[in-house]
Amino acid sequence: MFRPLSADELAFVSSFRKGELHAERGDTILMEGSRNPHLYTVLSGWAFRYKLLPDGRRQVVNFAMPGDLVGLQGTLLGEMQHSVEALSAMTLCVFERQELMELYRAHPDLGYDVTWIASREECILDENLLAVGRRTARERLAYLIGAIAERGADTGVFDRERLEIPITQQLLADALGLSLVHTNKTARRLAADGLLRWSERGCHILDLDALQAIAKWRAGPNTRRPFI
Amino acid sequence: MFRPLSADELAFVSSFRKGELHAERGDTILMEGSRNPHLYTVLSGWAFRYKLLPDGRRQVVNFAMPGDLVGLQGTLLGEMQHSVEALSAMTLCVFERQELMELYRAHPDLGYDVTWIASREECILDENLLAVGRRTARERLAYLIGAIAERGADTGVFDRERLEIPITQQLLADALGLSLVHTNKTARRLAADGLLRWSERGCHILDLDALQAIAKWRAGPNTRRPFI
DNA sequence: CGCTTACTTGAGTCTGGTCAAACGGGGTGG
DNA sequence: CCACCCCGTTTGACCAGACTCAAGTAAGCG
Repeated sequence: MFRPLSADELAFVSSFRKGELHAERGDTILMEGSRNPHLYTVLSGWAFRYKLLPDGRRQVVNFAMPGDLVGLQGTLLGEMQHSVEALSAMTLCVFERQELMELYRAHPDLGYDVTWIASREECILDENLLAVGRRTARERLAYLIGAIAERGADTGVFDRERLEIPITQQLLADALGLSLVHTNKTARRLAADGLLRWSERGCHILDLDALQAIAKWRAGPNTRRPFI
Repeated sequence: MFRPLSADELAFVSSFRKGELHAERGDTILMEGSRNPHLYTVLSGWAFRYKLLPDGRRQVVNFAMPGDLVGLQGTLLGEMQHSVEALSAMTLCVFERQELMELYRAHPDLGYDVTWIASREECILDENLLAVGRRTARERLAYLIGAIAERGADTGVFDRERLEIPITQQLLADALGLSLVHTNKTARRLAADGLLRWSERGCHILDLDALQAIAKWRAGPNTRRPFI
């Protein structure tokens, strides 16, 4: 699914990487307001990106899965404008901020790929904004669960055959701009309709197509994507 | 305010550009689902980016002002996932899609700048998502008007001394995930509090600081930005 | 002068929020 | 081994912010 790298590119990326970071569920990888000198690529596991209001209201802005870059904004714009927290055990590939420019110079194609990844993130954010701004609670939940499942299955975080998503309802609520209570009631209703089930480990999807139909959302074409 | 280009870069960008596009208020510059072979930089005027649900619900996702790229997603991902419409008379600089890769190869620094711009857009989207998901109607309106004013003043679209923003309440509503009626009532209340005034041409800001305080939002540091 | 576009306002409704309490499983320390 | 606690889920009652419907105003324009 990922674009294959040339030997040359591979060698450069290898020299570029500064090590691996392992994180556990709940670990904060990046903190809003900090100036972390690193940039990461997710290798395995997943995380969520969020912002806080001074009084504690939280908005989950997106999720990060294998192939996604974490901390690019901080690298380019200075200070982090959001935080990132692991949702599972995960491994990340660590790069140095300063060397990003080096990558652009040495391998323009890889630079292009970085932009590609940023652009895709932007596209997902647009979609999230549409959901939070204009969909009903039921549609939102169907959308988010459907979209997470799709991305997770593509990147190998979840098993496509047996879609089980370990996530709390609080997190779904914060990603959808809903209250926990209302999220629960809505989720319960989707379960009653036979579209999903809640187990101890999270949400088990029974009918992905029906969810996406409710959300009026289709996954984009699954084109080959770059990986750095 | 923009990063100065070297003579070399300037020459390349000049050869890269394919002409200028002039648009009038209301013109559609890009259409969701289309495959436009062009990429644009806004030179003057402003526009908005939006997405539609099949039943017509509309979400304005962001605004585009001088220095912003329009159509980058389409260039990298294929088909446009959103539409763009002019909010004023505007001029755009036209580039060919295919040549973007050429730019990366010939001038890595400019490639880096493209990523920088995409990253900033992402940052604004995060902020919008936070607003739509977690702020009250009053906070949202204060945020959006404050943020538009800030960006508009920075890029010379509006006069910083006499902040007058020609925008309809319907558009504000669609950007904030609110109904037109509720937006109007909220706007009216802000006006009653002496923070702004509605004239025939749009919204006239009287107290930008107070608006930003209500929104619990501060404009980021106004760093030098790239321009392509 | 009629048409259109945008803004206003009021009345009534409803989706989704808040508050409060209880449940259930897993871990842990006595 | 059990009591307790913590975390996440669940439910009910009540409230309110925001939506819909409807109608009216005001300005700009052909």
